[in-house]
Amino acid sequence: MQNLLREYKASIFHALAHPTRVAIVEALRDGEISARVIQERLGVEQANLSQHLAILRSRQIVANRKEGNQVFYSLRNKALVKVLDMMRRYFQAHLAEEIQMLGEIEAEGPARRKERLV
Amino acid sequence: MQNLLREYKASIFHALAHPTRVAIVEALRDGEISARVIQERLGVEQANLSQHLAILRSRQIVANRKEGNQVFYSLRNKALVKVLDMMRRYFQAHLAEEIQMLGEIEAEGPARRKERLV
DNA sequence: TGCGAATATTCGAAAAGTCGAATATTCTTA
DNA sequence: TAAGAATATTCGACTTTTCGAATATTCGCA
Repeated sequence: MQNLLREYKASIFHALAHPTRVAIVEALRDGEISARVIQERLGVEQANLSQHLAILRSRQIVANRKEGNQVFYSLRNKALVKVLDMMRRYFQAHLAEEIQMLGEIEAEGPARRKERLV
Repeated sequence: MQNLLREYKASIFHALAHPTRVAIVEALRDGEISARVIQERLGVEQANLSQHLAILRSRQIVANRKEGNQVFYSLRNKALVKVLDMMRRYFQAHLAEEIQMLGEIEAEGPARRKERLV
């Protein structure tokens, strides 16, 4: 049973383990938008976006609502947004570490640079 | 730069997108342990565990410390633990939903069962 | 020094993931 | 009903991941 849960967790992680799918989730953070808008915002092929959306759907990460000709997508659980926000901090910590290791710290200091970057 | 950040996030998710690696990170939750102990606890092949550890190492998720004959692994960044905690809440919410959908709720009620599982 | 334990790496085969092109489906509107 | 827009699915090529077997490395100790 522990294994089943781990497989479930891994499958969710797997669903998010692609830059395009991360971008989709981020695009949905402020509410539902249509597939068309997502596509324009991300600048990917229509078929490709649809494939990624299918993966997110199959993992129950997004919900979709048909309205006329278009399909609106939304996040099923907002906790994911917090996870992504948290990961940004995680990323920043790592960046800071790596910048330090590279000895690339100059007058400006690392804190402000980080803020500009991320 | 936005893309870089997304790729980074995806790469972290990717590193966790395997049941064995989820199990490894969970095993390290309470402090460092040796590769041998991880292997025994998970019951996987030695080579396979080493490969998964290499992936976690390459993503900077774990640190390793050599002591004599053995290698002790630990989580590198506590922020990741918070990320995982948040994900756990996500899993609980979803699991509850799915269990409900499966109609598997019996006398005990879902809340207590969830706690035991997750 | 040489053996055995703990861990890592390499290799090749099988499985899974990703992409764009082509095609299908579903809806709106003329 | 036909055309066109929005979205989904299928297909085949390509790349990546995963595994166990075999082998290498590193260390402690007799």
